[in-house]
Amino acid sequence: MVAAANMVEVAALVGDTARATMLATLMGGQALTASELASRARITRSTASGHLGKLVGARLLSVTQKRRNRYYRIASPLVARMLESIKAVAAIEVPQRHQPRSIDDGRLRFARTCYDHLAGYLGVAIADALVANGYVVLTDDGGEVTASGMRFLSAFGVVLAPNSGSRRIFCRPCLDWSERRFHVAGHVGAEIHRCCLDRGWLRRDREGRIVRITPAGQIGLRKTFGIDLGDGSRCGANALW
Amino acid sequence: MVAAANMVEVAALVGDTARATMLATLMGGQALTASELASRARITRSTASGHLGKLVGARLLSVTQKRRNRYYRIASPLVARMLESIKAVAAIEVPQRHQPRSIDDGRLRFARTCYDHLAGYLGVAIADALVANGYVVLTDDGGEVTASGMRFLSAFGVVLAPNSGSRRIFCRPCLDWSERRFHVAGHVGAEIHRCCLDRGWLRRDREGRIVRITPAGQIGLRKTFGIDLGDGSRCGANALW
DNA sequence: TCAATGGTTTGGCGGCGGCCGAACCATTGG
DNA sequence: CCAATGGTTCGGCCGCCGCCAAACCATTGA
Repeated sequence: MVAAANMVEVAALVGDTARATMLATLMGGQALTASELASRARITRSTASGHLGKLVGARLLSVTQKRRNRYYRIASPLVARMLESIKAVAAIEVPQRHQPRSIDDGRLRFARTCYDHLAGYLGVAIADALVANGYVVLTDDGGEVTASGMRFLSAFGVVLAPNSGSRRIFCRPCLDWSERRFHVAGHVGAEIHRCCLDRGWLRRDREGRIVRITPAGQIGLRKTFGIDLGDGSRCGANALW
Repeated sequence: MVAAANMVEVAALVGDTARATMLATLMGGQALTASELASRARITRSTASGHLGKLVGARLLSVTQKRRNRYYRIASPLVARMLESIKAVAAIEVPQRHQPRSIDDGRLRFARTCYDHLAGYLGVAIADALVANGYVVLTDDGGEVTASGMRFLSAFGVVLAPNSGSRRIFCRPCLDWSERRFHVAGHVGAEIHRCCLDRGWLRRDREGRIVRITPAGQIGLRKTFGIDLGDGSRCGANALW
């Protein structure tokens, strides 16, 4: 009762299967309706309504009404980062233990969105390529874009430092729960994701976090980053499940 | 059931008042015995034992036996960062709502440890000073030590880049829950904390996260960082509670 | 105006899990 | 050897909270 006050509330909110499923789904970055979230969590709409009410009340989610529907989304990057970090811890805990591994799980491990940036095998591959070429430097505690990285990213279409002119740091490592290695988050991560979508390299699955790579994307990713995704043997996540 | 698996477990573990209190206490960075943690959480030893067993089982805590006692500590920096991020989210949620504000709460807001670095009014003040002097740059997504910052920190006694030679990024912003602004975490944050202790500028309260500033610290902090803590009016946190 | 759809509220059921006390085990010190 | 201390295990109690169905409200479209 001394220091931890409402921190308990927040964690307890996430510590329920139905609510966590909704939150994880919304980590795709898009807004979904209450009914959609209910079906994802496999609960009735009434139950979902209660959960969503709590999540909004605690400011973990925000709502926008549009015509008949209420669209829920992650309330802020801060919440997204909290969920990332919980997931990162959860992925260590007891390596082997009833891994579900559905069909979607394989796709999820291969390429997904993580709120506003790319994750999974693809996300890590891009990060690796950027590091290997000396465009960015990543460690446990932070990330940095090098001078040559600035040129490279600008050429790619990334809009650098949109808000504050002098601040040059916007590249953050994010521990990928499926690959157990870093991918690029922060402003740079979000921009790379955006550029890939703009170029038609990636396409989102209808709802959820899964991302598909288009034929143009196969070529573009190889030419730009030197990532060869066509070869199934290289992407263990895809081949295994 | 699709994406969120054991993430639920981890969050649920934190989402209990007794366990969260223990975790928050251990965020002081030191190891404590089961009995000590039980009394902090105001529960019996038997209850605490059950909780601690779960936390260790989930790898949130680790134990070391020393003579008669079992010492528990936060298992990894990853766990510490998770707790930080949960706390950061919790501090936003519903600004006004039964704030406890005990006597200790005031000291906690003034100066405390956050796993391995300094937080509270003091932590933010140090971060502000470093930024104002152009020694470090902090944004939402990352931090960087400038060239002049390297010289300054080295002179102060900070050991830079202890492990990997070429990696230069080890400075991370951490959102202070009490001040709602950034303080310095990561390797640099931990080193600054260490140096302050080594110089006798700070002294820890017996157990818990509270840090006291010694007379030498008052002087040193003013001379080195230009932080004037003697003036009560400047440190709202201290004066108020 | 009426039917259909999206969402919330209410009431009641059921189970998980936290809590304690008491007994038990292990280590230490006399 | 025994007493004291730190910690765990066990059994039982209690309450919180998640779940659903059904009723209700609101918006939209015909």
